Amino acid sequence: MNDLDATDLEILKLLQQNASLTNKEISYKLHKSIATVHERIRRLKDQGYIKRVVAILDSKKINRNLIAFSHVLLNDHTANTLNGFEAEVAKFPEVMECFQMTGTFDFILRIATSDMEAYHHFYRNKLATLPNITTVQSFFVLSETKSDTAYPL
Amino acid sequence: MNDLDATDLEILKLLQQNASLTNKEISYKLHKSIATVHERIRRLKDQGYIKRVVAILDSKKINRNLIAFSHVLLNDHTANTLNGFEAEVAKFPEVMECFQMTGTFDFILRIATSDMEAYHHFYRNKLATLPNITTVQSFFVLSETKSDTAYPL
DNA sequence: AAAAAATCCGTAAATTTTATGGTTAATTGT
DNA sequence: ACAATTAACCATAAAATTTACGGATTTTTT
Repeated sequence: MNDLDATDLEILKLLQQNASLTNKEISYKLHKSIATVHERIRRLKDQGYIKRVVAILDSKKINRNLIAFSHVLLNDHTANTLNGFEAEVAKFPEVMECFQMTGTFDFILRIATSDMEAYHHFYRNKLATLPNITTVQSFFVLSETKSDTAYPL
Repeated sequence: MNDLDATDLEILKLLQQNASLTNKEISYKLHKSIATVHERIRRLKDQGYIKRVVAILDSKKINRNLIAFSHVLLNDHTANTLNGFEAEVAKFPEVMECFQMTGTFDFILRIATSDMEAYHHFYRNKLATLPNITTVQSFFVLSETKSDTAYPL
């Protein structure tokens, strides 16, 4: 699992923060040649360390101001119920993330909508129509103190 | 706020999923010229719609297997206490996200560590040493059903 | 309807990515 | 210890992409 050396880790740290860096810029920071950096990054992608490269948007500028975390409890925990819920909820574009959890509820959803009205519509007309839901408890983001996609390395 | 036309939205949708697409590839999908696509993307970055471009890593491959969501309640809600907590918690690399929330607790943290032992160490030696914390309740991710950084557009 | 602004595109220059071959350093087997 | 093999690194050149520029077309404004 860990055949990453210090150079690989530095590259991953940099690309987690800014994947628009050129190989030239990285090579300068790491005191390696462009060719070496290029080969390292190719390997990190091939071996699956880098899953993908994405653009992160400003949620306020695109009018997705309301972020909710919802805790979902299901009626039962048969494979059918769990799989059915996961499959259906993943189809909703408002649901950015879905995690099955330990503890007193079953799933955490991260839901992005434009405002409370849109959230309400999503909740009543989409989420609450799914079968086997016992309760949904939602918490809303007031402000974003830290928002990082980078894992500590 | 919304001076985005259909072409801009299509570009943002594509780049949210895969920012490694070349202008050429995008121009083909959108039936526009390379120059047009390039100019659009430059504007979307300049105007702040695209905050940044990042590499998303495979958390399992880099041994950050344990993701926790922690609900934090503080002793009081004076500006000093809130600002102090936010400033300190943001310094921990284990804390990938921190949101101030509505409802019965104050903050949600997303915490990434290698395993339960590392989480425990973070909790006892870092998080719990911060002043003004009343309670921390943590929930752990069993499995990741959907994990998307893309906002619906 | 004319003027102004915005959108779009082709082309060329600058830069970056990618491929190649060879050198040096590290690892392995005996 | 030492030859053989492998891995890491790098310079260079070719291919591809990004970026800058000028002009044409369309849309909007007055």
